[in-house]
Amino acid sequence: MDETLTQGAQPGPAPQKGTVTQRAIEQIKALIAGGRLEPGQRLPTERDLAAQLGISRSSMREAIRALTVLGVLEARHGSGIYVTQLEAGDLLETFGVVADLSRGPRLVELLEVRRILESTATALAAARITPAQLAEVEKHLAAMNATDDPEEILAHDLAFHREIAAAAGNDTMAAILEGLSSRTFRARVWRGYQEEGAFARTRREHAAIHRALVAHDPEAARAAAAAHVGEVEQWLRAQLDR
Amino acid sequence: MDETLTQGAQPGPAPQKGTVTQRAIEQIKALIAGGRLEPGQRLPTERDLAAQLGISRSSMREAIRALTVLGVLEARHGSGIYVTQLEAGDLLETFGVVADLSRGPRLVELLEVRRILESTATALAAARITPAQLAEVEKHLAAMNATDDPEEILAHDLAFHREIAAAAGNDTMAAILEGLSSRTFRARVWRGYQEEGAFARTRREHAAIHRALVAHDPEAARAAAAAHVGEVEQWLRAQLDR
DNA sequence: TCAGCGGAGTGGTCGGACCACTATGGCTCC
DNA sequence: GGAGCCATAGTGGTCCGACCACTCCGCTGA
Repeated sequence: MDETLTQGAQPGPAPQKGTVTQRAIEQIKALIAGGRLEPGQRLPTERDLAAQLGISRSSMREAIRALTVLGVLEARHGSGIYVTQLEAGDLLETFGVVADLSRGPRLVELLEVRRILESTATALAAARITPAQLAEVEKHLAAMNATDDPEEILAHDLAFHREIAAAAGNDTMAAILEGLSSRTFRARVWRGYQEEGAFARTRREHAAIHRALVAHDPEAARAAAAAHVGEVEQWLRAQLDR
Repeated sequence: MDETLTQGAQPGPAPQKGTVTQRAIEQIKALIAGGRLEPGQRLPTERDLAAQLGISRSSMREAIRALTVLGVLEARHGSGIYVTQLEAGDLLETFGVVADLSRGPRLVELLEVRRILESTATALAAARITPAQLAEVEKHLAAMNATDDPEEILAHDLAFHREIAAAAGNDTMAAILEGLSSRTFRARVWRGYQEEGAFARTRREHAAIHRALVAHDPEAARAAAAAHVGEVEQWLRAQLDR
């Protein structure tokens, strides 16, 4: 593997725009976008990459670390650096950070986005869900209703909606919803919401969503999901007004 | 500013989970999520932070760089490191990376997500848009129809939809749509689409969206926007089938 | 034949040095 | 006395070299 990834680049002085690390990030991204680096492929070593781009290993490591947290690259200790599969889950994992660091009015906005996507995903799921997928949904629905432990309820609640999103058949949408429902995000909002005795209402809403799925009724599913998220949204709005 | 941010942390041996850099990232994120670091606030120097967490400056720099590309921190050369305002635009800038690195079927999924959000945003805009905002939209619409330069058309096309998204009143949604419409993403898809003489159709669709905005008719706006994005979506689907 | 064991190669961490830039304060000059 | 310049301390940016921890693979010996 002597092939240099940067062959053909202008040999003149570097463009001098931004930091060298930022430049390295852009160059690696360009290599992937341009198809010279395929998903799953192994990159040259940090030392070689740094030499090829004419920067120090330290700067190259910062670039690699940045692309790692973005879900573009994956570093395996002792083995090498690899391009991820670039699937929705890999790249949208950082979406959870947004949810975790948002507060106040932005939480309402996030819930509004979730309401829109979740209702559509649930409608799609109603049309496409298979018996096996439906059984999985029902498993979490039953488990949710069989316990009083808030932690367990939250876990099955998450899984309930995750299965539905998966049944919608759009991995990208499912990955975004996963981020919008990240554990810490929901734990923060759910805690206060459920403390006000919303368990019964939540169960009713989940049951309504389930009925719509069984009936393969997209419009009913859309309405039920929108109402479900909307309830939390309105509660949070009221909290912020105080 | 002698106050240490890490006071109160367990003094025992480090948790030993993951790399030290990853740990540093989580700790800084926790400081922000916990409210000990406010938006806009300045952090201690890299050297001090590294000393407080007991790691080297190199590792701390990687952590800071990672949080910088995520839009959580901002480093100003010669001045210091600051927490961003943590607004939707800051945190969702990375969404463009997803769009730029996605190919094949995932592009269709992204367009589907955009169709859902864009149609809702346009509907909201129809209900809420102000005369001033409407004038801005019309400016880009006129500019788009007054030129034949594809680059200029694309720029005003982006601005057209950006203004509408802004008028919807949900910054988070607007930021996501901005990522889904990032310049390189649209340039890749638009190029082929417009080459097939879709200019006339695009103009008709934009006109329909504009009419709905003027009439403050959310449902018409939703339908027009969904059809607009849907056209591209269907074209891309057909391309992939070949 | 294969289990065990090395060594080479790789990412992970560290410490130090120096450069580039910013901000602050005092100083000069008007 | 005030405005503008400028030296300087402090900060992030970059580079280097060393060593550690881990993985992988080929060699060795039973």
